[in-house]
Amino acid sequence: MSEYESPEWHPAFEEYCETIYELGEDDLDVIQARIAERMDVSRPAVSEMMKRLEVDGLIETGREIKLTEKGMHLAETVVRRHRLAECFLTDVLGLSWADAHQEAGKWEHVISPTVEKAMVARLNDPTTCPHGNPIPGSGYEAPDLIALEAIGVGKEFEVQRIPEELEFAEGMLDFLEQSSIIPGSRGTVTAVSPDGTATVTIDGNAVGVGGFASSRILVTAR
Amino acid sequence: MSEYESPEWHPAFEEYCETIYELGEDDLDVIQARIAERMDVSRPAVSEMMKRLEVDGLIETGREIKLTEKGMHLAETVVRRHRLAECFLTDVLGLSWADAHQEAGKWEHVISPTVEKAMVARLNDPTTCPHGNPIPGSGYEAPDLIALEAIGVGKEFEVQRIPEELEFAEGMLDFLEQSSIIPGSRGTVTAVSPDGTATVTIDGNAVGVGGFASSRILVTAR
DNA sequence: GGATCATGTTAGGTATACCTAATGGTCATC
DNA sequence: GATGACCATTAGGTATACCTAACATGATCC
Repeated sequence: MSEYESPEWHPAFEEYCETIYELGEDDLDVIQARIAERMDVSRPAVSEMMKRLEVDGLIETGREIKLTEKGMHLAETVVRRHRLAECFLTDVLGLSWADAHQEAGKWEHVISPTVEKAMVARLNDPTTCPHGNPIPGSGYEAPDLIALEAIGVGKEFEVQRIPEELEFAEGMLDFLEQSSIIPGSRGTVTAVSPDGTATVTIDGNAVGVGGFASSRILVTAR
Repeated sequence: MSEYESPEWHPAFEEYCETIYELGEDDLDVIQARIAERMDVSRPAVSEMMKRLEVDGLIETGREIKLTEKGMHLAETVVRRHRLAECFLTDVLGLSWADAHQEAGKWEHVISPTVEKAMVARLNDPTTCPHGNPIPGSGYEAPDLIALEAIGVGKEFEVQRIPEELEFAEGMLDFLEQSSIIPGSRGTVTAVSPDGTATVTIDGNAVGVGGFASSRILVTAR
């Protein structure tokens, strides 16, 4: 978290490094095809961009794409600002989860070190975003987490983290927020179907969570 | 202040309309040369851009450049967001005047209607930015203002407004803030030299304000 | 009335960040 | 060992928003 950020990387570079970082977080293959999918650009665009990122010393290419120290620093900065912005937008300005995520995608590129510091102070040094994803540089150590899918029928759990991958599924954040499947909520798994769909009871309401989500939502057993 | 902003104008269009609006506010000729100076771009760049703005129905060109209704709406939206952001950054995040101005130049392009509304509520419907410039759409009616230069030796005054033009002078905002020449401050003019330099006493301190600034800072007599 | 200045425009060029269509590679699998 | 799936790259092209150099125009001044 050095103070002086001399070459201010343009938004495109920031977006690519952020995506590479988050694909790693989500345990997906960090390859061009995955980047193209998540950023919704063509593969040639990614191919070209990877060359430029490598020339600028932000990544190393090989079987997988790896952030260099420089690239990691940029990625962490952007991800930190994104998640700080999410906290700020929900806590200080009262935005919904889904709105906050969308706005933060723009804010992450305009938050200066000065503003970042002021936000951290104002928010009392938060360690995770509202969806439970760690804020890089906050010193947060995640506890051992397991997928909701794997917790077992009849077990009680506490929601801990909605990984970034789910934030890209249309309408997912709204659904989860409205179903109270948010970090800190406690519930019980009442059924798990063969395709991974889990039925959970939270706040007295039963909700079905599809396999895609239930294999990714991270919880702790209670 | 319509709700739905369908074609989201890119930052460049927003910047140009904002500049045209503010040149008008500052009573300067709204011509390409002035725009080029204030935006620090070449005149051909402005010439080309004026064509595109006209094609898109944002301006009308003639002896002077005029914003169409559509262009005025865009300009007011951007200026409003800029000044709201300045309020927000100083009041909620504690930034300095000068820092707030600079950051707001980036924020103005990423503030959505939702966030704008939340900021207005949070700030209690402000009518001017920290430098005293009216926030478009807030319904603020400025009182009769005169230039500091013209107030007359020995007269008491209250600072009302630091026009946008002065915010472009390097170091000016820092100087004014440190000298307590900020809206709401009261002082006395102790001397005015032939070149317009005014010596004013505020908070017991005497400060010289050059002609460029003293002819632009707006005050009310007391 | 010619020089000068301010202003706007043309012409030609650049960097960024995309696109589609087509081509090359690698791998698993039958 | 051919087929297809998946992945990356090349080639060629576009829009945006700039740039410099050179030129055209109109007003002002002596």
